[in-house]
Amino acid sequence: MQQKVHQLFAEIVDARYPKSGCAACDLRDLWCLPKGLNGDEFLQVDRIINRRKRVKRNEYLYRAGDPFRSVYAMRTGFFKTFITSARGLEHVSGFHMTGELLGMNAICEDKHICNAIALEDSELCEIPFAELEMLGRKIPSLQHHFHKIMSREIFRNQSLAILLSSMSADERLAAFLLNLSQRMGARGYSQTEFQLRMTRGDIGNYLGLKLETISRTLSKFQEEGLISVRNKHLVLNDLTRLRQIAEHTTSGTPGTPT
Amino acid sequence: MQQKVHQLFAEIVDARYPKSGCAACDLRDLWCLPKGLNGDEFLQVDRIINRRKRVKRNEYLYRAGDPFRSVYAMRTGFFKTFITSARGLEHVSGFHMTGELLGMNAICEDKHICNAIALEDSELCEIPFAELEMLGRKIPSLQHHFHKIMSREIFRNQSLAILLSSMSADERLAAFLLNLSQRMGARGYSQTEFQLRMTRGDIGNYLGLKLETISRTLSKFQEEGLISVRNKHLVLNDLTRLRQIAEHTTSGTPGTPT
DNA sequence: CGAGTACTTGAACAGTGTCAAGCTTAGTGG
DNA sequence: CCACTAAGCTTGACACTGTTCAAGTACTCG
Repeated sequence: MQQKVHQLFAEIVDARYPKSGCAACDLRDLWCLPKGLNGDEFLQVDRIINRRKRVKRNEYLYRAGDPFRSVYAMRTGFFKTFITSARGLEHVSGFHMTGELLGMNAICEDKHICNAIALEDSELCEIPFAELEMLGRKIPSLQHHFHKIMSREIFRNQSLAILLSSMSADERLAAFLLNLSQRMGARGYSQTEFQLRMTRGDIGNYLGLKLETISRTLSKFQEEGLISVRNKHLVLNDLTRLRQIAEHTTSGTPGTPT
Repeated sequence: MQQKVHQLFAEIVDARYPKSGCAACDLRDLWCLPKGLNGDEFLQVDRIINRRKRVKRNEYLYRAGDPFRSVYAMRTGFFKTFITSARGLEHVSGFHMTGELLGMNAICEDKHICNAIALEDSELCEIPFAELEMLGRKIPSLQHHFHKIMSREIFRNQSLAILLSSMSADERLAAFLLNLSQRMGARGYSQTEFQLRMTRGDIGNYLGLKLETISRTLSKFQEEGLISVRNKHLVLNDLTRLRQIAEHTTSGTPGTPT
C-alpha cells in the first residue's frame, strides 16, 4: 500500500526530472533523508548534496579530530566506526551499511569524534550540514525526518548498551547476527546468507567479547546446526532458534507457563 | 570570560523582561535549550514552554508506549530512565539531572520507548515538540543548538557502550562516580560530596554488574581510602586515583614510558 | 515501632579471558 | 602462476573476574 504510493510517486518524479542524483537513487523512499518530500523539495535537497564520494576499502571517510562539515549518506558499501582510546586501543562503535547516515555524533563538538573506515569499496553522498539545517528550516518534513533519524540513532545506541549490560556471549552474538540479517533483508538481500565484512576481532570488540570467544561461539552455533560459517561467509539456518537465544528464552520446554 | 558575557547578557534581559519562565531560569545559559538566544527569540521559546511540571518521587514522567508530544527540560530533581524487557526485566538506560533534556529517543517512534521515573521530587519544563520544531525553523541558533544536544546524546550513549564493552567492574564504577561528580560540579554543587539518588541495584543494572558487585567494589574503594560511603551519602576522597582507575592507567609506576 | 526494602559479606561456581600453539586465507612480489 | 608472508582464525588448558546463592544487618517509611 505505502509501497505502491511510493512507486507511483517515483514514476511521476522520474518523468518530470532527469534520472540522476537523489531522484535516481533507489534509497530515497527507504531510509535516506529526502523521504516523503514532494518534487520541488526533492530537487532542493538534491542540489546541496555532493554525490558519489567514493571511499575504497581500508580508506577513511573521516578521522577523529577532523572538522565537522557534513554528514554522509551511504549509497553502497560497508563501514566501521571506531574510537581510539588514549592508550591506543580501538573501540568499535558501529557497523554501517546502505542508506545509513554517518557523522551525526560530530555535530556536538564541531569535529569528528570517531573514525570511519570503509570495510569494502563504498560510495556516499556528502551532505553539508549547514545547508541541511538551512533546508530543514524551509522544509518541515525534512527537518522532522532528520530529527527522527537522530532519535533512532540515540535509541540504537541505548539498545546496544542494554545488550552489553545484560546479555551473555551467546545472546550477544545471536542478537548481532540477527541484526545484520534483518538489515540485509531490509535492503533486499538474503536474510539468511551473506558475507561478514568485519573480522572476528571487530565483532568481539563491538560486542565486548574477545575474538576467541566469537570464534568459539560461532563454532558452537555451527555444531548445533544454527548457522554455517566458512571464513566470512555466513548462512543462518535457524532464525527462530537464534531469536530464542537472543531473547534468552531458550531454557525449558516451549510454552512453559510462569 | 564566557561566563561574564553571559552574566552581562542576563542582566540586560532581566531588566527588559519580567523575571519568570525561561528568563528567570538560572539554567538557561548553561545547558538548556534557549542558550545563546537574543531577547526576542528568548521570549518566543518561553511562550511555547509549559513551565513547572512537577513529578514527585517514585512517580512517572512518562512510560514506554505513551504518545510522544513533548521533550522535557529538567529544572530540579533526579530521574532514572529504563526499559522493561519482554520478560519483565528492568534495564536502566540513564540517570538524569538538572538541565538535561528527556524524551529525545521517542521522536523516532512517535511514542516513548522508555520509562522515566523521578528518584526525587522534580520539576520540569514541558516543551511541545511540534512547536519546538516550528521555532527551530524560525530561529537558526535554536535549531542548531537542539541538534547539538541530540548529537551529544548519541555520543553519550556510544561512550556508555564503550565503557560496557571494555571496562572492568572497578573501572566502570570509578568512571560512574566521576561522571556523577563532574555533573554535580558543573551544576555548582560539590564535586566530592553528594547523595546517591539511586540504589546499588540501579547502579549495577546501568553498569552491567550485579548489585553485590557494586556493594563490594564500593567497600573496596572505601577500604583503600578512595571514597567514603555511608548508605547513599558519598564522599570522593581521591579524584586523581579514581581517574587513574577509570582510565585503567593504574598499573606500574606513574610516568613509565611506553 | 514494625515490616519491607536495601545493603553487606562470605563461599562456591560459572563464564570469559588469557596465553599459547598451530592452521588457513588473502594478498604480495617474484 | 606460485611461493611466501602476514593477518586472521581455531582450539585447548588454565586463570580470574564477577555471579550466584545464602545469611544476616541496617535502613526507611508508613
